[in-house]
Amino acid sequence: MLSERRLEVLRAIVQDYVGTEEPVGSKALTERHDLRVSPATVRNDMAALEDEGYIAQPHTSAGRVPTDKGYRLFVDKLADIKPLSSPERRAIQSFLDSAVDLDDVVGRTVRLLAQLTRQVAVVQYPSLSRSTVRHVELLSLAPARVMLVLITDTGRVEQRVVDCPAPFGDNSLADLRARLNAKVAGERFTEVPRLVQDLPESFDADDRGLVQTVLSTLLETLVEETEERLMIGGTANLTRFGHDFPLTIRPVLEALEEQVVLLKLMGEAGDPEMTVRIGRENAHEGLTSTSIVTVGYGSGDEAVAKLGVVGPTRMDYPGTMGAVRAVARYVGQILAEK
Amino acid sequence: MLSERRLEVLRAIVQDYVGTEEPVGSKALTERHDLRVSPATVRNDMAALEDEGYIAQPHTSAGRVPTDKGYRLFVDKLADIKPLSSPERRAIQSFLDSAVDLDDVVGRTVRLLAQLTRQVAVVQYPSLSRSTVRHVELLSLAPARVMLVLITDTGRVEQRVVDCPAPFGDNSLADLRARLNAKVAGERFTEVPRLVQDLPESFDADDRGLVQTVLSTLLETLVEETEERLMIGGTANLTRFGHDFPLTIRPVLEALEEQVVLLKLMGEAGDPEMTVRIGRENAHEGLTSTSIVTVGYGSGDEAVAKLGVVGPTRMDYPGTMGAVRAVARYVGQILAEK
DNA sequence: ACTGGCACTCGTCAACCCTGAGTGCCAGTT
DNA sequence: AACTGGCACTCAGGGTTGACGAGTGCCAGT
Repeated sequence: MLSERRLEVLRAIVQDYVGTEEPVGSKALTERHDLRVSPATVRNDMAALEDEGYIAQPHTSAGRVPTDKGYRLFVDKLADIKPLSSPERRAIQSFLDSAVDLDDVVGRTVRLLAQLTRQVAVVQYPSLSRSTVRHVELLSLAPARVMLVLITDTGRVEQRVVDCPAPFGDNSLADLRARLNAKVAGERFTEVPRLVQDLPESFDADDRGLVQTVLSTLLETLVEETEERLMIGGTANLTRFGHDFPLTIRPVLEALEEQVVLLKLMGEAGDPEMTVRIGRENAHEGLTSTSIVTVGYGSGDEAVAKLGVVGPTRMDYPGTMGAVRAVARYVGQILAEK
Repeated sequence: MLSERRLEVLRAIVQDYVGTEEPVGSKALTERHDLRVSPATVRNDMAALEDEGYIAQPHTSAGRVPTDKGYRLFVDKLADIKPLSSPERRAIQSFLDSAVDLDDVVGRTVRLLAQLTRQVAVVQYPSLSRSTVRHVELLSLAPARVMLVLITDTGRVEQRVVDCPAPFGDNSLADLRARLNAKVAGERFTEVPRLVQDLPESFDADDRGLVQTVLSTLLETLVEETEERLMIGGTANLTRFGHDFPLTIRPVLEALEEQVVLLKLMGEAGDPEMTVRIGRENAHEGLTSTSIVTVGYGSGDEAVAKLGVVGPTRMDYPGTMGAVRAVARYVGQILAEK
């Protein structure tokens, strides 16, 4: 087990390295932190920390740099989440308050997060998988053409054009609309297939075609929309990554464009409270030198989606975590109000 | 006026420089192109081209590099748009054909363009300013709450929640919906304000509040939606920009996130056919070393929006222009089918 | 258990030189 | 008049060298 002081040394190394971006040596450490021991002692501690795999030397005769394992320990045991200052909190609130619709909320959130953390921000659209149907609208566009509009309780709207096998009357459509809504309004997505199962049978044979087609499109839409989308911002902050970046930045940009990858990573982050994935903990090629901080957010008590930031493993974890948590809370509030 | 051969020399310089990314000298030119004159002659021509401002030397004793003015001449007079190969065309078509909705079309287009040109692709969502209202739907969410859904002929759907000053009956709402649609369905956005002007007067005093609120929200939505959105992809290609890029890439990423800027630039490109803006012709700080190729696309004959790519001034203009034009055509087709 | 001292390792930086590509100019040729 | 070959000159880039200094591990001493 590591002694109290060695942990202190590790914390100091992480803090210094995050600040300066340069390997930190024993002498500099004792000067900048009140460790009450000499550089030589620190060197011994560092050797021990290196043996345990918490820090490493880029090359002989250079200072030490934290490893993924070192950051992990730092995040788990040594760091406190740093709350935002109250001016910052006020700014967040007023910025988010002036959003007009869901897209705007997400857009503002992403910009806000990017600005606060000076990193790449990722915000998942409120998930539909746990959400409920507010209303299904059917509009007749042409004799055999219907537009299906699905409205969810999170304020999202999706539409599909449905081509029917045969023309239908306006009455049939109104009838279907009424009965369909009676069944599914207020219900969860996952319940819908079961609820509409026997709906076709209750219609005249003439209208079965219409009903079938509309229903299958509805179910399709529900499935598709359960695959969430996300919004990304602050990619310009990638340029602060390091000096070597041609090689670093490219795979990250690629990974960010592969929304599937990001969604998977965000989905994997189990804990709805707050998760930090460091370096190689991210099971993706291009992101092995980045850390991802995510947290769930939701309109009520229940988390409906996640948001977070992607940055270099060498990031200010306490500050980033504080910003992410604060933003998630305010977004939750905003969504609950709408 | 420049002689025929000097233009030929300029063309050769542009082609070589685009290929090698290195300043091109007189000797290399005569070796790689069939100019039928000696390097010394080419040197004289180069000196003349330099005097006219078409090429420049990065430093003494280096080869020549085209200037913005040089590229301009190249694009205007010396280059032909290079058509895509037919396998490429087939690939485009089949990739776009499998899109399910408008978002998907735009998303696929952006990925396609980025891949074809190996540059950053920008696609503007079909503009609403020239489009027409297909249908306005009003849904009662709560006694004094309405959801307004606007559906356009380009397949786009926008919604707003409207809080009314007083509760209203379902009949009033249905009545409003019917009368509103009778007025505006099929009409252009720009016509709507005029058309609904006298609508409130034709309602009972009880319902005026409802009507007023709904109408003002509708008009607001129309205005907001006329400000178009866009989608960006292929930012990872920025890393192929040059060797010096920390400084080059950052402002470009920033500019790309400022959608307002991009929309303005795309809007300025007057010619709906195809426009190329080279280097400093782009009136924006961060984009002075990029060129932007845009073209309008539309579902019918009429251009509804633009798409294009952003790349280094040193880009393969004929190829890029070919790809942009081809993609625009196919997207137009797809949109017309829907 | 900590500290001071010492020898050793390397990466960084600046100075330096050399090479080769490219130029401009000029006199000679067609 | 237009082109060419030759020549002297310039200069960026790459490789080498050597001093410097930050950092290390080890060990004997407190």
